[in-house]
Amino acid sequence: MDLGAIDLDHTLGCGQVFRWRKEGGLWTGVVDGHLVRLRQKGKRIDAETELPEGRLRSYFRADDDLEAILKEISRDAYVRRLVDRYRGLRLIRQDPWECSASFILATYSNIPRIKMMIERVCTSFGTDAGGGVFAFPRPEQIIENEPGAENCGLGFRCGRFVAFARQVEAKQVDFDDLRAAGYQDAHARLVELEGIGDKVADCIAVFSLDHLDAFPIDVRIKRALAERYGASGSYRRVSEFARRHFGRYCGYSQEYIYYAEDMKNRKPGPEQA
DNA sequence: AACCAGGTCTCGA
DNA sequence: TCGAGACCTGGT
Repeated sequence: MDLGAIDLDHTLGCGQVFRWRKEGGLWTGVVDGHLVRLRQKGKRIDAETELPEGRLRSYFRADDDLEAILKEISRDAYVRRLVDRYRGLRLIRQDPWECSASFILATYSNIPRIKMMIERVCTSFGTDAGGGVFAFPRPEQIIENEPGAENCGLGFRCGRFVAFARQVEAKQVDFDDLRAAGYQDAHARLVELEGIGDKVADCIAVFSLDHLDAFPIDVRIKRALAERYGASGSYRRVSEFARRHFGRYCGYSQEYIYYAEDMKNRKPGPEQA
């Protein structure tokens, strides 16, 4: 299958998604409830899944003109180097609900624990997708068995997580509207919700709502921008610098920078991905 | 044994 | 609008 220029290891391993696993060259994940197995074959991808091909292409943003986007964000030597090093890293178009709920859980924690919390949520509430993997639960699956959330080790995020599930289930959150809206508008409406602040709102915007001009700023990105560009201050201030400096696809630049910063802290292992 | 982690919330200036 | 503190819990 042709998903456009793509490097599966960079795309699925850069940190934008939490649930994909790689074993012996085979990537396994769940998209829209369907088990998906992928293998990189040079420029092409071997896919084994029931997921419609259209959605798989949409998931990997196969229609993005990656070269044009990378050219657009390559506005300084630093990003040019990262684009060159991690070429083939594509943003992913995640399911908005799963993306939102996941990043609500990802606040003030670390990657290993975030993955653990999400896996517990999936096995506690989700549907078996086969292959020993559970799908991320739908909101109603969480509401139906709400007390079960207490056993997922979510800590202070538990209330936020359940409350958000309830709001989505009650259709108090309309992801289609948020997608159709402009970035600023979508961001403003997202931060109104419990558990969603500036950073999580930007993650939702760029990873699931097509707002490629959103630029999530976590501690590492903040540090990197301060060191590389001397950009510091409030979230809003740094955020505006990023949009001004990297342009309308700054969301892509964020992911390359995040990945580079994350790689510094990774320990070498057999499945380096 | 502390310290820290893909932040958010609350409160005071 | 912005900065300071508190905060569940499991890694390191």
